[in-house]
Amino acid sequence: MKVKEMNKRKMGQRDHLTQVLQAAEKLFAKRGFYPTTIDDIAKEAKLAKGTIYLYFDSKEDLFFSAIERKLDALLSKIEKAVKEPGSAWQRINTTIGIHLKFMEENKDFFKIMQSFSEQLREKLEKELKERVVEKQSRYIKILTRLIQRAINEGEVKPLDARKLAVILMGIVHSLTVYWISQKERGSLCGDASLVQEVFSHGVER
Amino acid sequence: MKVKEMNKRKMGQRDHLTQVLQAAEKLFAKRGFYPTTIDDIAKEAKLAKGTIYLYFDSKEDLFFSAIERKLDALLSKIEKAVKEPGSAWQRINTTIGIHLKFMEENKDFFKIMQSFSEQLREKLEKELKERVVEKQSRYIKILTRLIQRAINEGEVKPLDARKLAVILMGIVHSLTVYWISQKERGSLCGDASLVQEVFSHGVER
DNA sequence: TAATAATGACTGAACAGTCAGACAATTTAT
DNA sequence: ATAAATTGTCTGACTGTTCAGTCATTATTA
Repeated sequence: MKVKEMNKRKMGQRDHLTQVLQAAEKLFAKRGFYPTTIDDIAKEAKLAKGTIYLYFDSKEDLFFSAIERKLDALLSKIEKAVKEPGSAWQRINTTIGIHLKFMEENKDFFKIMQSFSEQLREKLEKELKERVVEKQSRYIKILTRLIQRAINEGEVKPLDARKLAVILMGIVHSLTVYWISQKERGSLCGDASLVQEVFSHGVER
Repeated sequence: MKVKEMNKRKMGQRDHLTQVLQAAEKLFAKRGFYPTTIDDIAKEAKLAKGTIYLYFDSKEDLFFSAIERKLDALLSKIEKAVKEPGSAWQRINTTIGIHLKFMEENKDFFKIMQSFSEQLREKLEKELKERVVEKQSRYIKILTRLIQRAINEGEVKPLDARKLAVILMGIVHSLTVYWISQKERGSLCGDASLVQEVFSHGVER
């Protein structure tokens, strides 16, 4: 729908929706799912609690929607980059770079994702969880496919492509955690070359 | 104190303490901190709720105590192994092996540790958190020192030792998560050689 | 003025933590 | 050896609070 066609009402609604999602992202990132209350989010979004329930069915729904919004953004960046020409190996490196940059720009999102794995266990509604899990695994699949291709092209040793994808994600993830624990000192993107060096050639002399 | 010297009372107390800690470990691992209730834990431990409060000040105290108990066990294994003779590089590999074996044998503990990072944010009592954080960082420090020595001995490229330790932990961690997500199919210990291969020589042909 | 959007006081359920009393082990007195 | 007193342990009903979700009322705008 074009913006011009929208009347004030619909504009207002869209604003409120983003206000809520942004407030949710911020607070869920800071405190995690359970200690964050809907009242907190309403206050942060400068809306009444009831209004939030016009847009979301439940606290869970809001939580997963906030995650989904950002995960979509990351995925579309990655999927676009993967379509660009280049060797499988080059594209793997591009993906790492995009990932680190995204995390640097969206550390709140990253913190939520961490707390998401906590929520994965039980108790929360299945359908909502699966929406997010599906998207997470799409990411790992893209990476696995790239690595498999790199193996086929002889650029990478013939190891288990999926496990290599998991390892690569693990490296990127742990450096992000470290960067956040250091209060975001220095540049996370700057570590892209370290990741590439270690992942491709290892640490041994 | 020798067992013979203990009267029935003290024996009973010791049993109850372990019952509670084991029940806590199991349930916190399954559901995470917030959705697990003290009533659940009491039921699992076959004790009344009040009894738990004889041994622990609060739910948080119990949570952190359960973590600490296992973290101590892991740390002492690692610290003992590091004292053995051998090159820095050999000892790094030993550490990885011990770590993976421990995780395979204590997946509940691992799940709690994951949820611990979630609890790290805020709201929980500082003093309790710090007990655990201190022990976690002792582990990273051991690894960093080993890697630094390997660098000095010319076995490893002169990169940032701490970041390499973080990367190594990240690899081990991510493979553990993957193994658990695969419902513990296959052997996690078996991946030790993969970790060594990738970390020391990289994936490139 | 009719329709839609927003509000926030209210409700009911869940749950951490308490405490007065029950019970069992141990010690002391007879 | 036995009973009585003391000590230490356990119990679970109860309390106060927190909070997700509701809904009757009010505000906005087409």
